[in-house]
Amino acid sequence: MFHSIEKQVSRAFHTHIQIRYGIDLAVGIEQPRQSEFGEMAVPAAFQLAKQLRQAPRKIAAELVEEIGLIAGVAAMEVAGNGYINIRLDRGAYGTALRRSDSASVPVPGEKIIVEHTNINPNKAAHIGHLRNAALGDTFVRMLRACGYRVEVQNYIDNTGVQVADVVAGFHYLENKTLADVRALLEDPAIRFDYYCWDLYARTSSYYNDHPEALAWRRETLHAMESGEGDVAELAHVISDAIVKAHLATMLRLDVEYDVLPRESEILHLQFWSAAFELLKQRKAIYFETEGKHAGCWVMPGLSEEGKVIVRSDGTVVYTGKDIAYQLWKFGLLGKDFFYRPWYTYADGRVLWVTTDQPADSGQQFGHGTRVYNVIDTRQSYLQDVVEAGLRALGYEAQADQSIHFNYEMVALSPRCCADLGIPLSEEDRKRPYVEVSGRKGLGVKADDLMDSLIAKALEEVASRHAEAPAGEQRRVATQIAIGALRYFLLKFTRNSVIAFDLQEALSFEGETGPYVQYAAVRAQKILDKLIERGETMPDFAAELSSEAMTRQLASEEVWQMLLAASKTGAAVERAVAAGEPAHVARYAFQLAQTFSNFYQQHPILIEENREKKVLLLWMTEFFRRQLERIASILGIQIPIYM
RNA sequence: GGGCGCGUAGCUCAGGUGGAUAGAGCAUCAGCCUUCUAAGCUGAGGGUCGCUGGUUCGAGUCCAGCCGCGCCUACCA
Repeated sequence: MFHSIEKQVSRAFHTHIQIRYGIDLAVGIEQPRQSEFGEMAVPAAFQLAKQLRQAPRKIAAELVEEIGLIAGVAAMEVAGNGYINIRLDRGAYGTALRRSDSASVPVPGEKIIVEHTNINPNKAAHIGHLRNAALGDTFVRMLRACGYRVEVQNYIDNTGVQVADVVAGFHYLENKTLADVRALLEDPAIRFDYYCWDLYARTSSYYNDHPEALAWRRETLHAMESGEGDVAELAHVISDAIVKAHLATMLRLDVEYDVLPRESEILHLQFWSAAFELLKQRKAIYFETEGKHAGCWVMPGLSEEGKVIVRSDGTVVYTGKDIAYQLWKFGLLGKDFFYRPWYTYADGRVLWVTTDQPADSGQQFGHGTRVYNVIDTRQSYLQDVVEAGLRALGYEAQADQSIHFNYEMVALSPRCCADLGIPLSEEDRKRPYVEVSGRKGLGVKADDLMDSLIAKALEEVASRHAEAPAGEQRRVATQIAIGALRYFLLKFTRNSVIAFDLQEALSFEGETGPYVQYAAVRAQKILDKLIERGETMPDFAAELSSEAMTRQLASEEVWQMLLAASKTGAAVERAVAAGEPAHVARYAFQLAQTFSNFYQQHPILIEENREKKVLLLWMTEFFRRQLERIASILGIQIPIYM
């Protein structure tokens, strides 16, 4: 709502300035610092001052005089030394809000692919992975809220070194057979992903002490690549089981996917050979005959020596496979996967996985017009290589639409390490944070963290609602815990390193998910109480005429609250443009703050002035809707009570 | 050495394309539960926006140079 008026005002100024002065000016709309200045401020006069060689104030006066009235605007005035402040027609604004369902405008023709999560399927997920998934999933929700068609891919690297190391751990270190591992999977007393977490750390440490054991890795990788024999089968059994565990972990956070493209199919369906042919044909890579890269296929440009894409032994590096995958996402590879169903979500939506067995699934994935890869910032160089690859192949447009949605790592605060009993060196204790390491088994497992959060929330819920059924308490506690976790992971901007602190993450006060949920719960409670008291919801259309709106919204304080609540759409659109889920989180918090304030200052049910009561009830309902909407974009549910 | 990022209140962080008096949470202190849930609300204190220079009507924001910190810079992924 607010956004569309902003656009109208901007357009009106732009058109007038073009006609009057012949200048094509991008007219920005600002939010005045102080609300007394109105709802919008236009600094256009400052920008024109230089070109016109006139005082900003004089130009501003001219503009105000000549533009005249804009729909929805009550007044424009010159302020300071050249600002144009705009006041909205409050009655008209309120009435428009009451009528509109603020439906988003669908953006047709564009299909956006978002790839996120991408956890190596060799051990349980940790908090770093949760940041990736929370960012990716929230961005998907933001895009969908703006009307975009989005496909969510979770890439499974089931043939990589990390899986090989766990396979080697079972095979060589523990002397376990395929049957042994299958039995382990059946054992209800064992959490397989946790077991692998420890085994991976043990195997890595064994490599450290016995470098000759690295031969295990080579042999395992070789066996996996051939796709034949027990070791290859073992790798599949392990990675499939871990993928299942990861999906279950992510489902706790309400994170869902459309398709799981797997590296094994990229291999078996010869995606790389197709990409390799393309790269050679178009001379995007060359065969090096001398120097330290002799015998390799190299992509020039990025670093001084170029980047090796194919090793001298003929095997392709990870980046090469990534180029093939990126080409496929844009529908440029000329090859496709086959698909089979992997899982059905509660709402009936099917999650597909790639397969190399020809099957007519009727599914079509990929063919995006824009691709977001949610990958941590340490892999920027690799992502640059992928983009450079597209460019070298002549796919400039697709390279421009390949977006590395990067984010900083999640590390552990020294205090958190102490809480978890992780020993630290003298040096580490002085650092602001300590990096997590899967190899060392250092980190916080995602499910453990969620369990602690739920337990803590449950204590709180039980003490407040002792009479409620246990199952219900647990559901509410879970919603609160997940809300807290998602908000915590989203409130930092992407390029900020999160120094994870257990005590801070477990907090339910202040700028947190539960604060947002609490506001929505209170709003709902007012509406429930109204019915309990035997009253009925007023017919807002009948009781809130435009005149009534104007009268009631004359109250500066009430008006400001309504205004703040009406900016949800604008906030989400801005956040999408900035690629920053943290902006949505911040807006949600501010919205909740505004409502808490409103709640405190206006006892609604006992309000005696009927017109005012109706307005307050309508606003409560509006706030509730907006809070629920913004929370759902953050992937946060609203409990029935708190 | 090169590339990317960061440096804002005691701590953790926000600060649309440069704009009006630099914000929030936590922590600290002082208030508010016989009134729709106190996971809440009100108020107070707390700042040389790393340093220096430049661009201009105007710089936390843009440019340059320093200082400090982090990540990347593999024929690992």
